[in-house]
Amino acid sequence: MPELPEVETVRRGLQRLVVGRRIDGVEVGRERTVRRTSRQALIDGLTGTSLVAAGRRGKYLLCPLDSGDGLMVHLRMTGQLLLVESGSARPLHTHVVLHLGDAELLFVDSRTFGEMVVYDPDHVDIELPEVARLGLDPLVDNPDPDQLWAVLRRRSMRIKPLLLDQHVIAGIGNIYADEILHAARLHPETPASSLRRRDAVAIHEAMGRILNDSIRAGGSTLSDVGYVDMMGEGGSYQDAHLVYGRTGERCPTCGRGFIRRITSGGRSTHFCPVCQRPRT
DNA sequence: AAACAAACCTGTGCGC
DNA sequence: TGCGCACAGGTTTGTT
Repeated sequence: MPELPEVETVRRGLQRLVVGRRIDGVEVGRERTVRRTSRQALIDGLTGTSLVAAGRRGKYLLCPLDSGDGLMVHLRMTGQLLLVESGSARPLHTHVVLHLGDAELLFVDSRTFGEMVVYDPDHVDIELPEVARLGLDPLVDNPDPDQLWAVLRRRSMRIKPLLLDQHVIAGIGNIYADEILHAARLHPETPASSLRRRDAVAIHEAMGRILNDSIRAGGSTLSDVGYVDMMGEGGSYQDAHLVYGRTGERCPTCGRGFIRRITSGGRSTHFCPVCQRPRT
């Protein structure tokens, strides 16, 4: 569910509402949420500390603690961080509770793919190997069009699965990959090795604009489960989606094609067959 | 290297 | 109303 704009919205919530507040108690319900280490490791690592800052790389929240350790949170498909008043009713699937004086930070996650871990920042490459190998973050690293072109063109994969590869670009998920490729007028199965410089420029422009617009809108909240920010509020960027979830609708860009849905790299993929015509 | 399937879980929406 | 099935925003692992 949450991709870069949604994770960034949560990061801003942590920065504004949780950084600097002492964690005076930790409860871990579901052990699976802390499977990388253990229930006791999370409790011992967080109790008595506070977040010094709230960082993000790709879809990973990385928060330095005043103990010198760091807290990593990944929401995966259905994870949510919610700030509530102490003593509030716990939503179904609340797996971790951080007590912050008169408030509580809840980690709620129905599918339990998400995780939390306290790590040693000096050993990220061992404790969080996938974070150490993350690719360029469109906002944190702010790559220029030529850097982007360089990392994309040296692969022969199709562009859609490549955009989803977190080791290449970090933070793009299934919704924004489709929206970015539509804005750049590229068919999702275009081989990356065939990209021209002007394609990279188009992807670069679309990526920056779409991700920033979405952050401004508080992210995308789809009708079903629904991503929400720390205060439980949904975003509104789904209203600006041009292709994702619009199968069969007339293309709002060219007005001639009808949005098609295919499977690419095992993921549902939406595009306009007219303005994203495959190249030969 | 790249494509594909399956796995991890739970919930929802749809056709019948 | 109920049942079964397809499908879901992420990522890893194993197999061709």
